[in-house]
This record gives sequence, C-alpha cells and structure tokens, in this order.
Amino acid sequence: MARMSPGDRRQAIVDAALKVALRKGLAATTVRDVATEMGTSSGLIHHYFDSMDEVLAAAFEQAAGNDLAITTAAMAAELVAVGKLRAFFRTYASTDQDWAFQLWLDAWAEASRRPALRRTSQRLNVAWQQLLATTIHNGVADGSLESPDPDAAAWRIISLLDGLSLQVVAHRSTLDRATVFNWVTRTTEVELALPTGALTASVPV
Amino acid sequence: MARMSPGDRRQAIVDAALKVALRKGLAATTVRDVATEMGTSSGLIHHYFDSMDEVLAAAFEQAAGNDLAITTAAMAAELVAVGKLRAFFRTYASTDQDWAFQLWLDAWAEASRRPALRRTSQRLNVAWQQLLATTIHNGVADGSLESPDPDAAAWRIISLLDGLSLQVVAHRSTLDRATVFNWVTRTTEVELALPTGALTASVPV
DNA sequence: GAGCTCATTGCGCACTTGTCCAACAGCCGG
DNA sequence: CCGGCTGTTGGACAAGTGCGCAATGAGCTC
Repeated sequence: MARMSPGDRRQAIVDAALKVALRKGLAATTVRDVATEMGTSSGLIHHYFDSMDEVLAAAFEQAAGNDLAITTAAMAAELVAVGKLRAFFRTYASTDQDWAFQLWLDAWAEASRRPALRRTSQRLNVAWQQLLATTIHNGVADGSLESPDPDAAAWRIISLLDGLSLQVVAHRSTLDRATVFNWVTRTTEVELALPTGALTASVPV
Repeated sequence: MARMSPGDRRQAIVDAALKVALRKGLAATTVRDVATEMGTSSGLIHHYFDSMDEVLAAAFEQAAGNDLAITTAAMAAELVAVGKLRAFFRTYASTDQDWAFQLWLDAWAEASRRPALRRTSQRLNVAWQQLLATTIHNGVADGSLESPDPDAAAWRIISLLDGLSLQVVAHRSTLDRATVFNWVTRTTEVELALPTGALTASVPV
C-alpha cells in the first residue's frame, strides 16, 4: 500500500475499524478484519496502536463522538430550551439507527474486559448526559421548564432512552422505534413540566 | 468422572457454565472453561448440547429465571398492588447484584450473534415486563393506582431500571445503586399516580 | 457372569485470535 | 547518488476457539 502520513494512516485505520464494527459489531471486529478492509497488512495496525483494545476504543469514539457533535450543533442552533430538547430528540432519532446502537451495546458489555473501551464509553456517556443536563439547567433558569434536579432528570431521560432502545436492538420485535420515541418524549414532558405535545413534533415516522 | 443420569449431568453442566459466566462474563465463557469447572472432559459438554450457544442460553436462563421466580413469589405473597410493587423493587434490589446484571448486558450484546441466547433473553425480558404489567393492570382494576396503559407503563419502568443499572455496571463510578432505586421508585410513583413515598420504604441501604 | 448400552474420555482437527518481528521499500537530507 | 529513517509487509507464533470422534469402561439387563 502507498505510504501515508502518520496522521492520515491512523485516521484511515479508525475509519476502517468503524466500518467493520458497524457491520459485525465491536466485539467481533478483529485485527485482520480491519487490515483487509483497508487493503493493507495486519502488522500495520500494531504500528499505530499498542493493542486492539485501543483501536476499538478509537473506532467507538469516532462513531459516538460524531453523533454527539451533530446533536450538539443541532441543539446550539436552537435558541430556547424546548427547541433544544426538540432538536435533541430529532437528531437522536435520525442518526442513531439500530446498527449504531448495537455499537453502544457492545461497548457497554465489553467495557468490563477492555480498559480503553471502558474509559471512552464512560466519557462519552457522561458527555451525552451533560448535554441534556445543561439544557435543562438553562431552561429552569429562564423559567421555560421545571426541574428540582436537572442533573438527575438528564440521567433519567438518557437511561430511559437507552433502556427502551435496547429492547428494539437486542430483541428485534419487542418494541419499535416510533413507540420508543413517543414514550420518551412524553415522559420528558412530564419530567420537565411541559405541556402535552410540546415535544411530539419530533417523533419520527 | 463418575457416571451420572442424563438429567443430572445436564443440570450440572448448566450450573458450571453459570458459575464460570458469573466470574468471566457470558461472552468469555468457553467449552473448556465449563469442563474444567466440573472436572470433566470438554467432549462431554457436546454430548448434551448441540452447540455452545445453547449452553450459554441455558446458563443465562438458569440465572435470570431463578431471579424471576424469586421475585414472582415475593410479589404473590403480597395482597394489594402497591405491596406487590414494593416487593418487586425490594427483591430486585437484593438479588440483582452488579455481577448478575453484567450477565444481562452480555446477553443483550451477544444476542445479535447467538440465536439461542437471543430467544432466551427476549423471552425472559418479556416475562419480567409482564410481571409488572399484570400487577399494574390489577391495581388499575381495583382503583389503587392509575395508568392509561399498564403495558406501556411496565415497559417504561423496566427500561428505566435497565438503563440506569447499565450505568452502574458498565461504568463503575457514574451512579450508585441506591440513587438508581430512589429514582426508579419515585418515577414509578409518578407514573402510577401514587403518593410520594409510597414505594420508598424499599430503597436499599 | 456375559453382553451391551451409553456416559465419558482425551485428543485431534481446522481455524481464529492478538501480538511480534525480521525484512523490504520508498522517500528525504546530505 | 547514496545512506538511513520509517512506513509497510507478510508470515511466524503461541494460545486459544468450537466441534467431532474413536476408544474406553462403568453399570445395567438378561
């Protein structure tokens, strides 16, 4: 394979790893898979990463971090708290497809066995929660919504979303995505003392 | 190893598999691990199970089914709906230790790659939800609690519990168990129109 | 006590895993 | 034009994986 600058090559490895991970799952992604995906040798991966654990952590960070950036941008474009929340659910619904959520599922399960992956997963999870927490906090400050504990409210909303998504992804048939988002937006409205339907404009088709 | 009746041996394999799975995680449990745990040969496992997938599914069923039975019994001992709910949270708090929940995490993630495990996991998940759903339904019928859709309410409570537990188990430090149960019981009270504190007697120490 | 069934063995097979490393090749400074 | 740096190769490596199967022998039936 053609020679590449260290930065580019490192990025190419992460891209390839993510591509494979989205197809086979994080846990099932191997060094050789990544090498084959890029059309290079397997030894090259270890020239840039100390262990496979770190490759997977970087790939996961790429995917989850990207989604987080998109959602953050969409929320920043909105002026008021309710608008930001609506943007949150809208982007979450569009970007977080089933196969993307499977990545999170793998990351959570593998976290106990892969230190680098655990650190990354935890960091990104907290980032998602804080995105919601600050929005709620600001909304409370300007009086547009009510919450005795914005931090706790954010954890509850995120966790409900995760728990319900889990049902959709792990067992294909139990619930469906539309139901999940209906329930989560409605629960959020109750949690933050918003009028019924305040967030439902964002429910996906 | 001493000869054993087919039924006993099968059970012994499941027991051993579960023992290993609780120590290493479901996904990391191998045929040889199970054989070594029992002090027998690896070939024996394949004499009783067609594939490792089925061994893991049986082991998971053993653990999750047992917890389910305990909770079901505890709830049956209570007469009114609120009492049953209190029993639900009480047993969930005591039986579902961190290492047990890691089993669920593994099962959900592995479900996409192991058919037998997926079927088992789905079945048990629905069983847990129904346990709660029927209780809520009965509570609505006798007027002790309110819910426009008991089935949906059960899914929300279970999912919130799963989503929050996930944070405790996957990332050791983000939240703690006591917080999780406080939040879930409080959310349940709101969901079912119960007075504040109706369920808090069951919050673990 | 003979015969036979079948639980159990122990190893082999084919394959995969992450990691390592000697050798190679292309580019850059001299 | 040449020497060395370094990105890259490709295979070796040991340790694993699930699974299959011929051989064994304990315990049952007759």
